Amino acid sequence: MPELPEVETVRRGLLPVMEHAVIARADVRRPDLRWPFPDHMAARLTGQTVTALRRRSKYILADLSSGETLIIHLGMSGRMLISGAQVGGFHHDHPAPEKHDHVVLDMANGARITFNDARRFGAMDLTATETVMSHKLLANLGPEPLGNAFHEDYLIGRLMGRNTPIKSALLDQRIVSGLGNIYVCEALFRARVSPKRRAGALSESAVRGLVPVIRQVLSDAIAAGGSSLKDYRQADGELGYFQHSFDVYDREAAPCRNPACGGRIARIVQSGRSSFYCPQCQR
DNA sequence: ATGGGGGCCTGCCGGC
DNA sequence: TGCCGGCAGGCCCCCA
Repeated sequence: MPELPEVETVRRGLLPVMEHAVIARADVRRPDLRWPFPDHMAARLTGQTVTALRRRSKYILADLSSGETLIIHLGMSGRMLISGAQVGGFHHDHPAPEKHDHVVLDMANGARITFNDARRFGAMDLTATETVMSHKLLANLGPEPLGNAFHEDYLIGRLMGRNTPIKSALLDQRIVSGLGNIYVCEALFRARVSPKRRAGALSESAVRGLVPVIRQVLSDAIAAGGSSLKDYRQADGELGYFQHSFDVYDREAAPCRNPACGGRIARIVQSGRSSFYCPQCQR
């Protein structure tokens, strides 16, 4: 499910068919995802030019010529599919709508963008571009982990005095926005920090070590997504789902990838979520 | 303020 | 083959 790197990869995949393109027709096939769609969403999208396609945390933001921004969240199972565009030298026709195809955007350039979301934890809303960052869904997000505002002293300050496990703290989108369960597990493994450690009890140097590791984990995943993008688009037009290889995530009982270790990956549950880690390496 | 838990949905997988 | 419980990478909301 999409965390920051997957959302960024979806955004990059949408750019060639969506940015600076005109929405000729919007088909809203059900009244809601996680929440009701905004009033008259189809009409407010129809005829608009997408002037920019941005990302904030796990949200994709499509700025429209009307002065509104379409906020898109993929939730757990949201996917974007592109059809009907010149993709990788092949022309794809529009497939028949499938189950859970909830919103279909037909672009004037011939591309069709389909939002499919089985679990419907995703969301869409429309709001004024000028105040989009104050939108309820975006207002309380912490800094982008790949941006300048996320740095060692910032994280030290935010973790200070916190009794919650570091795993939970890094999942807290108000502290840093864009990480999900997978990349928190991966970052803690690379930093050799146990997910059970209390956030406020980490040494300053441990927190300092976390920052570049988080950046690297996300950068690596974005790079992997980018390299798989071309193949996926050629295959079936689906964006955002790639098989990354993880060091710890979903590797319970498998050998630790640290060659000097010899331990096995463990799974524990923290606030209802699985944490995967190496009890030997991560302290 | 902080930390923890419930709930939203559907699909899939493993066990019987 | 079918049924059932458990689980899933997110996030809001409520409670103590």
